[in-house]
Amino acid sequence: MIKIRETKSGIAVTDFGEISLDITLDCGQCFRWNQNDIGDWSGTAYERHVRVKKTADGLLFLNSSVEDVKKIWIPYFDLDRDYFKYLQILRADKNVCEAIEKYGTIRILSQEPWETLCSFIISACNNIPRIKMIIEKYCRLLGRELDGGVFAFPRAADTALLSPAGLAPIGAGFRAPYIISAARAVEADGGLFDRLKSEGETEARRELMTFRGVGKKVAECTMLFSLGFDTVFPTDTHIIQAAAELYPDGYPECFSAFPGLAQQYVFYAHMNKGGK
DNA sequence: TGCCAGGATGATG
DNA sequence: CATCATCATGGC
Repeated sequence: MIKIRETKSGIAVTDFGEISLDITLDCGQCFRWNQNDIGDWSGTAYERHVRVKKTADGLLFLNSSVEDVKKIWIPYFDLDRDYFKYLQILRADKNVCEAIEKYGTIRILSQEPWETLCSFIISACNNIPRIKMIIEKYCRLLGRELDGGVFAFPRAADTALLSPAGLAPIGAGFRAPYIISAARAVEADGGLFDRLKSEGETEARRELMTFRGVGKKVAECTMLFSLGFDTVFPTDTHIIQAAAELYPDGYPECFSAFPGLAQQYVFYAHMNKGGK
């Protein structure tokens, strides 16, 4: 059972299992986290800015309120789920087992659906540093200011009012009209994401792919990282290539316990074996 | 200048 | 349904 303890400098969370912040926040599932020079992480989600670190004895430390830890950060970091159980199952595969040992526990984050959809639209044919830069500019242009100089992810409703020219300063290029049309669709259908969550994987994927600029990969990343679809194995080119080399005859059976988590380790397992 | 980046799209077999 | 050319931006 997760425990929360209030200290004078923040909140300490214990008994949640494990998490490696370094790999969880840097594996490409999120774009609004940065590490400082002593290795602590700070990031923004759900209109909250927070600093997070692991203590030497494995506690998760957040400078936040008890309420936010309960309502936002425990669900966000997926701390309620028994990763020990899933990782035990995934360890049946040798490659993944080695990756777990080397890189630690990845948590599949539970992010805001609009932010996730929009971020992965921006990610199309792009590289991670620039994706992060575009998103940062977007937040500064249109997001609500939280602390000094820290901005929340812009709301779909505010984005829907813009023209592609109005979005030009963020440098999203040909993706700008996709962002705006997606924002308008999300704004026009307030129940969209809740409905997608209740649908089956195939139908949710199909519906997301009706948006311009949203293909299979963007749809699946949105589903896995914000809509609770643990079963998707996003068709990320790097992961697919890694999988083709490590598993030419198909994925191991154990992956089916948590495909969305397994696919992240496939990437690192490939890298661990000298892959690009 | 040329090439690439954690795709999308539409047209073909 | 698998493949393939084409699209299109900014950074290096």
